[in-house]
Amino acid sequence: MSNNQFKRGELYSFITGKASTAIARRLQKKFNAANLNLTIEQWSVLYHLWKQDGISQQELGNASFRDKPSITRLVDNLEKLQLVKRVSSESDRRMNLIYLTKQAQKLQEQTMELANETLNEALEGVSPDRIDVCREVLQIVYDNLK
Amino acid sequence: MSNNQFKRGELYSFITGKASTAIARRLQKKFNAANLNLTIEQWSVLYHLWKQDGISQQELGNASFRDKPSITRLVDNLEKLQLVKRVSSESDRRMNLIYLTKQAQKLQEQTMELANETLNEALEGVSPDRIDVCREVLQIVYDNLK
DNA sequence: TTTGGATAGTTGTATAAACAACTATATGTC
DNA sequence: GACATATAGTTGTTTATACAACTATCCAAA
Repeated sequence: MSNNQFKRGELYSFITGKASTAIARRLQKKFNAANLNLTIEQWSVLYHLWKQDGISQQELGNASFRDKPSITRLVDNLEKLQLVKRVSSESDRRMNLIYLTKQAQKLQEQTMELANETLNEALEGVSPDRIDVCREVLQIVYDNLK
Repeated sequence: MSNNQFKRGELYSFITGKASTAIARRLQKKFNAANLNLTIEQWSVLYHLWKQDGISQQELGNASFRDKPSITRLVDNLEKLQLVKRVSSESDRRMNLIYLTKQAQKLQEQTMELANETLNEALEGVSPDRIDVCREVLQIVYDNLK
């Protein structure tokens, strides 16, 4: 593949992730407007816990593509907000299992609705098959680099 | 557009920008391996100055999709690294015009090469027409939300 | 059973982004 | 010219990420 394949503007957009940044900002604004007092990063941790509650910080890090210190601090802040609880694992005392509080369980429906709303706004005017191509390309990019 | 259009995994990937994050991390590692002592964010500012030198912080912010405080601090750090210089505009004393140093001019070729290399690795196995579709979709997303 | 390596998590430090509040300068209107 | 308003940039605070160094626990091999 030749280096001449990319024009400058494309290169910059790909690397800085203009589109995904714009999506995240729009969703954050919706959270703020709804007085949710929740960052997108915190939401992305809850997102994985909604799929599977009581997983370790390590597993949360793998799922959300973050290193251990990032998870430590995100869980710190989520605990302060009383959205999760650290529970030391009985089978392996090195591990903390992270559990959602009732308050966090209540957030799922509302925030997922806002996330879907944001994606609908983002992808307005794009045909489903073009969305599919884009999604597949981004998945390949991720697989190529991880 | 229905809310059922997005399965959960897709939704999360779109919003968190897994692919562009992976690209940025890979490029950062290349910078580190080359002992460049430069962050991707700093590079993205230089990127715009290589296109047009001597623009204001405000213009840099518009170009790189950042707010004024972010640019203030990025320019602070780039000045410390002796890669740019703030020059107060004579026609409007509110403005700082940002100029590349000779040292920063020298970085252009090497870093753009590494950026192209990164994109080639990222997009390996993706046909040019699928890359085009993806790029167009991301542009539409950005335009829809900005 | 001891020891050495692997794994889970925390802490320190630097860089960066978002938001609000602030200073300084410019500009248009009376 | 004086004043209101807009614009350019800075500073403070909180949250998040990257990387290195650290502690605690587990486990396997001698």
